[in-house]
Amino acid sequence: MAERPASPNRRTNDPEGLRQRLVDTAFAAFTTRGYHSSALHELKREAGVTGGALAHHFPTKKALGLAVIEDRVAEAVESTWITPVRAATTTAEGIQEVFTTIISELERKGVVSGCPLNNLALELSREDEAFQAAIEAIFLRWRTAIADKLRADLRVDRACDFDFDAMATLVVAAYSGAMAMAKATQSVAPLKVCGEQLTSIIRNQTQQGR
Amino acid sequence: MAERPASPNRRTNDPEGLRQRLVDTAFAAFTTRGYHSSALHELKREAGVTGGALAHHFPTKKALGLAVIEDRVAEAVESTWITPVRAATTTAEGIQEVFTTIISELERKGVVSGCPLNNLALELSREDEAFQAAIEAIFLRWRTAIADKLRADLRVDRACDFDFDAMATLVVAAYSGAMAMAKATQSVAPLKVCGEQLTSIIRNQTQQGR
DNA sequence: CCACAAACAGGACGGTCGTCCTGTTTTTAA
DNA sequence: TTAAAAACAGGACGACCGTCCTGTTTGTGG
Repeated sequence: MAERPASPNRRTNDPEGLRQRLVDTAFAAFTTRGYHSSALHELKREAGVTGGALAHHFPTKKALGLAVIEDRVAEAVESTWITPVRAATTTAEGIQEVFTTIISELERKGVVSGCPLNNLALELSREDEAFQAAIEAIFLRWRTAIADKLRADLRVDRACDFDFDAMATLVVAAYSGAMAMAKATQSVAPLKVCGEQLTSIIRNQTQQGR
Repeated sequence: MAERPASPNRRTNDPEGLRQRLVDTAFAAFTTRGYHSSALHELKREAGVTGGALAHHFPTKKALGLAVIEDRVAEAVESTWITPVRAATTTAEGIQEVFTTIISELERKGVVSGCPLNNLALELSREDEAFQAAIEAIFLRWRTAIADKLRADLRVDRACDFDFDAMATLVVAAYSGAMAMAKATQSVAPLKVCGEQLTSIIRNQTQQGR
């Protein structure tokens, strides 16, 4: 007989859900504590996952990190930056909205952990080619989306000698750097300042082109 | 009677020199490979220092990291940014000069390791309060120096509503972010673009204030 | 010349981390 | 129904790393 050995703890295989839970936990840990400072045994505990399950889905830590970048970090940039900017009526308004949203979010949380993409870019891009390629692709999509929006702003009227790609690069750089300073000083002040400066500059230059 | 045991390797005590050699090696390692990715046994080998000597000068790795930040990183910001900007005739020219210097230096080396301050800021500022305080102080000096130079630019003529501190923050943020992108893409293009954009913006705005 | 502290040598020790291995359970395919 | 693969449990193993400890040598003040 041996009717289900006392049926102590029934197990339900849920490969997709477990994988998602793992990547979610790893994303939170990697973007706040950092990749190297996050031990796998901590992730296992936080996600409620055993070593066997982890090894089954991600044979190595690098595989988990790559999944975090390609699945979560890319999505984070998409939802917090690209989508709002595309939806805004003008680039300047979109950027302003992104900054205010992020700032209020940070003030609510009380701590500044930094930009997920930037954090992992500085820690991992020089460590492995796969990491670098994944991160570079996200930066490219980010810049391209802003440049396209800037182009759309002015094409309504006429063409001018405004350098869309250069301005998009400056926006991404200023945001990343401002977030880095915000993390270093644990204050949203750099973000507020840079957000206002950027929108003011874009408004000036697009006005000028009319 | 035991005349100097074969005098195999004469030892010369040089506390200051050994300390400098250690901090130099650690600075190079921490700013290129990262703090956590640099093992002490590697630093010992690279600096030609034994464990006892290391422990004597720096009882813990954190103490070594703090010395690197306070001694070398602060000096690097001073020599590559603050001094050239102060010496330039105008802020825009100073910034342009800093960017071109750094870009040609990177092209000569062939690899982009990132801004030392920014690298350590993102990795360590949230890990220890001493790290954060030291890094924050450097950021403050950096921003203040640029803001002072901007003030000096315009005080030659008359006062205006130009926000010096905000522009200085934007400059530091844009540079840090551009260097982060340069590191992620292993290309100096973001630095070139942001350098040109920044100087162009500053020239426009200071011209406007006249 | 002589104590005494500073400067350094060299290695041991405990803890941690990533990986892998063996076994068990669940699901799928035939 | 049954064989096989996928999904998971749980822990062992080896490597690595930061710290500390005991000894030896060099400099210094009296």
